[in-house]
Amino acid sequence: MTLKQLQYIVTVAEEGNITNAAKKLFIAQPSLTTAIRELEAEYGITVFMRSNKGIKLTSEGEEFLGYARQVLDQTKLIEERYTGKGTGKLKFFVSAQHYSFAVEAFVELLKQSGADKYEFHMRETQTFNIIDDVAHLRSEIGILYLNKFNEEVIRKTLRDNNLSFTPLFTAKPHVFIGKNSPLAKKRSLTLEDLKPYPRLSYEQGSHNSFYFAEEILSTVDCDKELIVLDRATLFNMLIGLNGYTICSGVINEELNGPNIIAKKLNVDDYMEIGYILPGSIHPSPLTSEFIGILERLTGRSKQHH
Amino acid sequence: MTLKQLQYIVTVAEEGNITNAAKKLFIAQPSLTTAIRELEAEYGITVFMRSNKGIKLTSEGEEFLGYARQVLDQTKLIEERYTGKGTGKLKFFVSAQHYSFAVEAFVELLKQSGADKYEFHMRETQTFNIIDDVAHLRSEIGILYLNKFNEEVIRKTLRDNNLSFTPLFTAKPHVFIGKNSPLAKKRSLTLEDLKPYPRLSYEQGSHNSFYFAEEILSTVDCDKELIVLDRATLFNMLIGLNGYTICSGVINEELNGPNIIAKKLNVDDYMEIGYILPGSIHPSPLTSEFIGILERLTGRSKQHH
DNA sequence: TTTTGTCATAGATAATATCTATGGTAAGTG
DNA sequence: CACTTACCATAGATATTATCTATGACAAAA
Repeated sequence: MTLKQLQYIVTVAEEGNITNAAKKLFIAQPSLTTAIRELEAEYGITVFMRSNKGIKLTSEGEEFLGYARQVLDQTKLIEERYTGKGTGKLKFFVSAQHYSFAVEAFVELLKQSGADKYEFHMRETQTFNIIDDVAHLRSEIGILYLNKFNEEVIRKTLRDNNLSFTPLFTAKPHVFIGKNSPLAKKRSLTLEDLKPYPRLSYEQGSHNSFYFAEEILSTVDCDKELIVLDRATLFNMLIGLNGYTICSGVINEELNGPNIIAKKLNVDDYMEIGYILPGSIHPSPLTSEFIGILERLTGRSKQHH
Repeated sequence: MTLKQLQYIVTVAEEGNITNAAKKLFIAQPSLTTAIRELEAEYGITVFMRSNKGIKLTSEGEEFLGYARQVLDQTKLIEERYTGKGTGKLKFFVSAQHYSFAVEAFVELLKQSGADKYEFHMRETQTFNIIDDVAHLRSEIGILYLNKFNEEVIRKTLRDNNLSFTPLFTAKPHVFIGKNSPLAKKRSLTLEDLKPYPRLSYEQGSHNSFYFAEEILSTVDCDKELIVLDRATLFNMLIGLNGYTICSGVINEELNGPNIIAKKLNVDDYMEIGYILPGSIHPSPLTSEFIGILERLTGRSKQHH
């Protein structure tokens, strides 16, 4: 098995035709034919049914393609990482839960980098994908929280995937509400206070939907549930529907606007927010810079409480 | 970049020495030297510091190795899948939450296969790893549940990873308790009934610890928490400590023994238990057989309720 | 029947991987 | 201080592999 063979097979499958695939790969058709035959012989499988009308993927071939694509996806990462440099395109990938401070840090990093050609990814996604992205090196860093409930589970998963966790700060749970919500008058809130209002959470399983909210707010406590994908939508609903959402309370006015406010929630819990890195890999300069910004921003945020 | 180069680099890093690595790889030392130099030249990186004393991994090299290992891990899957056949060793991998019916099906599949050389893996693990295993083809099938809370999140994750979900059956939540527990006298239980007793859950984030228990039993409801890794331990504690655990109620006497009993839990929730498969891959004969057994077993279990 | 479009095969050729032999260098050894 | 040993690097020869061109076989369309 060689990478070329895998690439050839995938291209042929995409084109559905050896002749065209050969053109696309800039090789002669017989070369492609033999390359594929050799791979098939090596594993004793038949990936394609050939006829003078063209080729057709077998079910065996379909399965093999699944494996082949997995390998090629990983090689693409190497190519992008080490030849992306060559094109002068600066690349950076973060996977994080929905924290405004993370977005802020991301934006600041981008400004600081001063690059004119770049490709930056801010992946606000669920815990599962954050860990998966960092474990498989699709992101160089991930941001998530631990609390007393998810800690054991998450730490074990991180160990299994050879990832390190570094705490940034500890936050007490806060409730985000609209400025004009009836709850805005109170100084701090209890779960009981929240009961009549709709609870907002991210479908993608951010902090509150994956662990946090489910811990603190049981089904018994919450009759009205709204699940969204987008932070802007979430904020709209906070305001328009007098909803609430439970977060770390790390709020930033410039980013969230003046219509959203945070209130302390009176429950016995905490969130330890930090970042995860692949254990075996030294952080890139850009990643180190990003960590620096995170530390600075969250150090500042801490003073808000 | 070729797979050979990646393999060479990894072997050299393991040996810490080009000469020995060459012996291990059954090639001459200069071949190895040039192979590595060419890869380094291709990406403009220095993986090893050379000296007449030996070699030393650079930090750049350490990073590269992370990527290289990811690729090779994937290729190993292909080798194992398609040359394992050659050794006549039958292989099968399941990732599942802690369900006795899944273990039962696994055991029956093994018996039915009648193979004298085999390698079967029953991975009872957390939701994260189940999805990850199947998505990256480390397992051919996964077993997990959906309920109204995790459904959106899980379905999105499955979509993202091109996995299909097929329901097996729907179960109402049950409580597992020891035969001699004070709760054993009641016909059915409420959350209130459970309050004084220790709640048991799996650390590895099976159904109850990842989604289920956290939904149904909030922190408010549970003062005593025991988290374990092993089903046998969990059952011991159910009996010894009058603990309880919330499950699908799919219990099997032969497997769990006569000391554990299931009671209906009076809450408005359900669990839809099913299996996940990679979208692009046709199930192997063994997988199809396993699905058949699952369907038969869970069809039978359903009649218990 | 002819043309066209498909994949397969054969033999030549170019590219490349690997080999053997040798060189350079530094550390250990009598 | 020579001498040996244990490294990795380089050069040139050789074996292997990849790819090419040319051609064949086959079936569907014109």
